[in-house]
Amino acid sequence: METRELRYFVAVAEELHFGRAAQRLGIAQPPLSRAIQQLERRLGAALLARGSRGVTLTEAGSVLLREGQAALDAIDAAERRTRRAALAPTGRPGVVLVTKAGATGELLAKLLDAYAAEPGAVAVDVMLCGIGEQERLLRDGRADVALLHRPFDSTAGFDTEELHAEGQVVVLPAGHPLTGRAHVRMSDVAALPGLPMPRWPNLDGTFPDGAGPPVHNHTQLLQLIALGRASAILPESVRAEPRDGLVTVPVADAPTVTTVIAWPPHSRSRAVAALVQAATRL
Amino acid sequence: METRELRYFVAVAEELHFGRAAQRLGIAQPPLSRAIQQLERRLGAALLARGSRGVTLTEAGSVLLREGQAALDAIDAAERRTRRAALAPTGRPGVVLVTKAGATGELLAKLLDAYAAEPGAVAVDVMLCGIGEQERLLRDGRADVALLHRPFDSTAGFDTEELHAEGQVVVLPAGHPLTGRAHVRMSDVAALPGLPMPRWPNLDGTFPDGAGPPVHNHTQLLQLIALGRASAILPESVRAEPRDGLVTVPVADAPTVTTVIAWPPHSRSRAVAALVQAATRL
DNA sequence: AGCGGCGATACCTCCCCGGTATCGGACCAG
DNA sequence: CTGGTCCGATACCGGGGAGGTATCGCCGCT
Repeated sequence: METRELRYFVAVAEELHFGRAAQRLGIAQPPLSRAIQQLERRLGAALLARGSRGVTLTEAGSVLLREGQAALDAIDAAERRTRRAALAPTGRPGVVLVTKAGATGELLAKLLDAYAAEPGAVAVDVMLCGIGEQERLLRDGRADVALLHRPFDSTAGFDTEELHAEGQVVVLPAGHPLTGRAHVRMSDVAALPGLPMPRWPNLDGTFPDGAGPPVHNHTQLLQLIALGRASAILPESVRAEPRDGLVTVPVADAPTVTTVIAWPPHSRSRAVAALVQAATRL
Repeated sequence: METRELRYFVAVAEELHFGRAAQRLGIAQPPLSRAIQQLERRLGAALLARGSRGVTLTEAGSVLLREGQAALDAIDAAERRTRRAALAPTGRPGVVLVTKAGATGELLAKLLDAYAAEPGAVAVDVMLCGIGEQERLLRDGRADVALLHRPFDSTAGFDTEELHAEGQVVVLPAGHPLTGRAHVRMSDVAALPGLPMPRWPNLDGTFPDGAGPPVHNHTQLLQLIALGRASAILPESVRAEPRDGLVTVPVADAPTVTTVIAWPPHSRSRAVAALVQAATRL
């Protein structure tokens, strides 16, 4: 199976429409139709059911969509990492580390310092990205190693090492009645009147339904809370950056947030290994 | 990057010889040389250093070899799993479960029974394979789920669920001086005079250096021990099949062997999920 | 110098990929 | 029922690229 065929199939399977898929791929529709037919013939499997009401996936088609996306990510990763390895002038390519913007400030700084102090350390590019993007970046080779936060991020398919565990706190506007309590429970803060939990965007940029205000990043969120328009449950490390107008109260029974360092399991990069080792020694 | 180019490169990188690689690929040497050059041009990276003393990998080449092998496995997996999904007459494809021959008899039987009793259970093909092959079968799609034994098998890159933990015993010929001891330590059995540990074949069929007799499977090993030619440290479940001429003694400080069920992290197969659930309920 | 091993180059052929034009069936409006 | 529209399939053509054979160029060895 050729990469080209796989890309074509995935495009059609995602669009469920030959014309739009062809447009997205930058080719005409007839060669796309032919390529898919040929793929189906070679696999001996019907992948798409062409009905009068458009195209649907068969059982085999769903399997190929899922597995094919993973395979295409692996190929992209191979290409990207090779390119990066090649353009390193020293012969020792740098490492791309990705983490959520604003989430891991202090830990990240300590990690970078500790690693930089090691003999043979190479350049570390730090990439900050939105929520849920890290896994994709690690999978398709745009990053080599990531700081993830369980249970929010899925670590499926990566090797990981735990770095730090912390409880969660509820962040409230100053003066809220719950202020001053030593701790609260999830049930106390699940639905505070007038202070809904914010909604974060999905990966495709849309927002889930709900009452809370849509937010894109930490700063927006904290500002909304200070204005008395929202509340949020966040890892207790938010206390490291105190802010006027905000109060935090520990939530006793909120799930523990674990910061882990994650990397692709087949990675044999010396730099990634050294970075992980430095991280575990923190 | 096309699958064909990647396969060509991996062949050359493994053989470190254009002529042999071409032979293995079933093509002539010149088109292979050209394909590799073209790949290097497109990636903008020197992958191979052509010296007068043959071919060696550059830094970028090693990266592409490793990442490329993973990507090719992912593509093979996509193809195999799609084929299997298609040829299922019911529209509900069967599952291929792989485990080491002879290692997990009773647990496997219970698992298959428990799963078969569930509503909506599909056919489970059981594949038995040699040591260390399971990971590859799971990775390239010839199997969908595996029973692995930590710490012998690596579970890197798979989702896992622990099923069973057990200690290890040393297996000795009947009448050996250590027989009758309630337990022994690793240092007691590390090098028993006249009873060397056996050597298992590597993945390529060669044997590591050492004193012990080469063995290919459990039966051979137990027979050699009964003959007084070897000893071995094995999970305590070997006691489930008692055998004349053999005695087992627990090894107090041997690493615990954990049986886990493992599957590819992106699997969304209902059947695999149900199988895992049945396994955790055992 | 001669030879052998090995990768690169030159040149040819044919297949396959992509393009345009067109067809054929399903659904819809009237 | 008929014309129109939407959409995937088919027909046909041209060019690029994949693979083959023959040969070269370089290096190391005897």
